[in-house]
Amino acid sequence: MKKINIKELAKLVNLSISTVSKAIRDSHEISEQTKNTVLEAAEKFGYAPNPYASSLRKKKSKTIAVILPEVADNFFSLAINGIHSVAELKNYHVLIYLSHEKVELEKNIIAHCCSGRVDGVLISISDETANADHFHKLQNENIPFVFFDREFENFNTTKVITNDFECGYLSAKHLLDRGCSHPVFLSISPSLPICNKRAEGFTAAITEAGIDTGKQDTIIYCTGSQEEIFDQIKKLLHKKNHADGMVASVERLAMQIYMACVESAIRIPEDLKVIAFSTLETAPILNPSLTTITQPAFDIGKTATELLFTMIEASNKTAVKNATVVLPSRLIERNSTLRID
Amino acid sequence: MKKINIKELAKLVNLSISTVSKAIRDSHEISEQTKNTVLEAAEKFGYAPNPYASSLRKKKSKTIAVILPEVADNFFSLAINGIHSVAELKNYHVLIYLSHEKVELEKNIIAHCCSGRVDGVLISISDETANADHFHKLQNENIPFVFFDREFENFNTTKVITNDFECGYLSAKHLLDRGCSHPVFLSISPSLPICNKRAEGFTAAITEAGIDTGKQDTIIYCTGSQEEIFDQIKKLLHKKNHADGMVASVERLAMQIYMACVESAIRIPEDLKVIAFSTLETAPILNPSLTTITQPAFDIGKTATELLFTMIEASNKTAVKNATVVLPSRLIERNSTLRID
DNA sequence: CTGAAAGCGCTAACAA
DNA sequence: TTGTTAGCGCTTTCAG
Repeated sequence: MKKINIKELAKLVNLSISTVSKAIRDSHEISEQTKNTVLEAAEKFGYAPNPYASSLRKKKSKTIAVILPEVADNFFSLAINGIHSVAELKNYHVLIYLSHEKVELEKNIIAHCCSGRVDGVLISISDETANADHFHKLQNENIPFVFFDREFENFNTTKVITNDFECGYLSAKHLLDRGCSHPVFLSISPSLPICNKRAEGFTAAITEAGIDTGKQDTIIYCTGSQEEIFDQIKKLLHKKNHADGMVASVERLAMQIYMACVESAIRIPEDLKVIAFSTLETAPILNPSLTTITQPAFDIGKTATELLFTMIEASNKTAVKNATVVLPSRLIERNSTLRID
Repeated sequence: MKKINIKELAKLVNLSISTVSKAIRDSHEISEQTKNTVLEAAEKFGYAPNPYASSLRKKKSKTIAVILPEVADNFFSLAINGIHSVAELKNYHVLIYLSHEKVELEKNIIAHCCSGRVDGVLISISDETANADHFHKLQNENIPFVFFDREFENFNTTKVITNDFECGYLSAKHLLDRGCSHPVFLSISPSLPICNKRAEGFTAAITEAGIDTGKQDTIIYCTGSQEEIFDQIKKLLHKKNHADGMVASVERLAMQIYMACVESAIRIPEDLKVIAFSTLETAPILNPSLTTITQPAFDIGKTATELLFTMIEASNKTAVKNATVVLPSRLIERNSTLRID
């Protein structure tokens, strides 16, 4: 079946091109009867409007872009579901881009988004991202966008985040409360605002508890490949007087901590208590079950997309800008932070 | 910065539209000097070709579609990474669609793909998909597509799958070998070929071992929501003479089995041995660590995409069709199937 | 090496 | 209610 276009379909039903066009899009200008004729013929001959011709003409792509640092993290899988849940409702298409935590790629992707390919973009920034030039470009092109989860701080736009400082604070409090005297915070980047806020909250609680954060390293940066991180954590665990509590600022650190503990014969929670920022479904069935600070990943994706659409649909784009929505995470206590008396 | 088009750029550099067009695309017809002039001006004025105008003209979208049943399963996250790894190389864009395991949605999505929106599609079918009409439509439109992981059987096209029968066989053998006398296979759909092949392999091994598969249920279909599946498994475990070995045909069943065992105070591997088709990274740190049959998810995505591109790039699309690539999975033994003596 | 012009398939004024 | 027509922004013959 050869692809048929509107012109040919018009000829087949003996109507003008514009009548067919309107009929296809169920315009009120067209009589029910002609609509039926057209729709039937369309069905019969397998006609479907060419989306790109239509996009070109209408200057609307019915497509949004989602830029993610990675997709292995369970958080982003859940967020994608949230995003799709509203995109489907709006009959929008979703382009997924991966920055692989590299600014250069991120810039590249955003350049693509500036060319009119998409009506809006959802972005969670890479951990390298240190300046906002490319975000300004998006803004200049008047393309609506919203940060979700990982925002670029001090940038005036819509964002959907979680209560990171508070959760950082809570994580430290929780560890202290369960008997830790030397808790540390494992970050993945000194420039990633989301990690920094969590770290700041952590430090605040530690300081409040009278622990001298100057004397000992409390914020530790784990960078590189999974293997390098694994080695780094193992080294930490082999130090004399090593930490007795760890906060994993992102999911993948938690797994490395568990692995490193197995290999170093360190018992959780007896020798080390662990708490992780994570949406891992398997947290309850880990050995031991993992205490998590669980972000509302699906809802973050969903809310961000809803906001994006209000911006896309608004005649005055700036009117709805600069909303910051904070969806709270929950601390779910499990055995990895069990108090040992 | 207002969006500038090729016409305006041409005016700005005092060249014709066609010259600019060729310069932008680095045509050999254009002198180095003019190219520089044009490229500089493009950079300066922030010109980027409108992708949809270009698609319309060239009848190429530089976009592929990926249709997934869901994205929560870790397998598909990894596969997406594999897909992106080659799409990025080719400078292609990736549209992700979710069928949510519903044929109706799947058909809908494929209808979209037929309209010329994409140059090719990768698809892993929903567990409801029972006929191939919509795939024929794709074929008629001459849109290259390849099945990955979950194929539609007896459909003549390119597919990248894993050795499901063999692994099903292996899973049963392994359980029997570790001392199970009543192993069962948990499927999610009686119509999903991938599950059926695994189940067939399982049954083959069981029969071979002289266990009468007629007497007791060995293939059990778990359908519905996570909660419903959880309840169903719990019921299974409460039966008199319940199974002493379970194969989870997909990842999410494994989690429900673990949860159900916790709630029912059934010990793994003492009372029940568990093996799962899964790419779960946390398998080694579960309680107990989970024996898995691990699919090469990234490579399946990667290979499927590579094949798709050979089809897209081939002048004679049919020439490269009908390749079936089988990438083997590995059984990784862990404590959930530990032999108890 | 550069330019003029036709047209990809569709939508939206405007006319009838 | 239907039809005519002028583009959307780009690529690509074909002429110069």
